[in-house]
Amino acid sequence: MNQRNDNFPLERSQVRAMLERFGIQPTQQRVDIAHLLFQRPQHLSADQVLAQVNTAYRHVSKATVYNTLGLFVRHGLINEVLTAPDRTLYDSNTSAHHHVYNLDTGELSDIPAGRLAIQGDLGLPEGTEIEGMDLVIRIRSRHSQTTKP
Amino acid sequence: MNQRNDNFPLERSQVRAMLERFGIQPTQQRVDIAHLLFQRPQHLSADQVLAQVNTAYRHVSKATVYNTLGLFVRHGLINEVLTAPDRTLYDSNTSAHHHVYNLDTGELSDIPAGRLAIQGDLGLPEGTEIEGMDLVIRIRSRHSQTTKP
DNA sequence: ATACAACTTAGACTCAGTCTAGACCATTTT
DNA sequence: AAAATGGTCTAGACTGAGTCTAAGTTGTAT
Repeated sequence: MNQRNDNFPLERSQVRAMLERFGIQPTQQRVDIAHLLFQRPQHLSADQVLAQVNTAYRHVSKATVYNTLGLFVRHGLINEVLTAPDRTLYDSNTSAHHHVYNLDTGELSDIPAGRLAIQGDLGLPEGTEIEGMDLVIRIRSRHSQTTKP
Repeated sequence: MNQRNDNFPLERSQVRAMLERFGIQPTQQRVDIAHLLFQRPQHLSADQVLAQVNTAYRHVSKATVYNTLGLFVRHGLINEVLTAPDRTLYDSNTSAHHHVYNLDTGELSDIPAGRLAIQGDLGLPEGTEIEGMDLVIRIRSRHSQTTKP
């Protein structure tokens, strides 16, 4: 795994360097989006990225936001977290970690990988390799029950 | 956790009993859908359930399929597995297990929970409880690289 | 029987995400 | 300098999984 980032927030020059280190051409729009993402470790939806980048930076189209987020994910710059159907989040936390998703509030928080140990034999098929390993723990406030009492 | 099922395939009478055990009114359509799901441990999309139930049983509407699958999930009868955005699968395997998702083929396979050990302190917020814990390992065939070589 | 609640349905609707065709921009070639 | 090249960006049309609505049906209790 390529080295990513461990000091938030990142300045534009650092963002540009990081993109280049990952083999991504640092265009205006890509730097804007990455600069937004790496202000702090955070989880944002594509929609939120679109809205925030268009508030704080120059206008970027919807297509570019989706393309750029997909590009960052494929190059390993950020992670895609699937919490619920139609709630894909993009995670700028670059350290190994897992997730806790609160079904009631929609809030997603992190668990450092060091706090959990996953051990065992995966027995992966021949000729395949691990691309990612996502542990999402779904929690719910005790009083709000959807199942019968 | 309520007891579910451990002998596939289930007959209609057993399906009906199971629904009642979970506090779900066993209507015609719900029994049809559950009977389809519990033929064997399998992963099906809502679309596949809709198509298969309408082939092998009497016609059921799209809305009912979605409503029923959601109902089964909320009552803990089946599990929802999020593999990729727009690829939500419903899993009739009722034993504790994890998943391996092949990004190239779209195939989803199981890992018995016994093969992996997850240990550690979750440090959950006060007043919350675990609803589910989903570990999805995403794999990819070694030759097909999406990132730059 | 009548009433009431729960369930189902067809079809309209929503909205996250994709696609397209053209515009833009930087670099190289002539 | 002009033209060609290749990668990127954009507006807006489009797709399709999933939801909603309003009306009809079924089951159950009184």
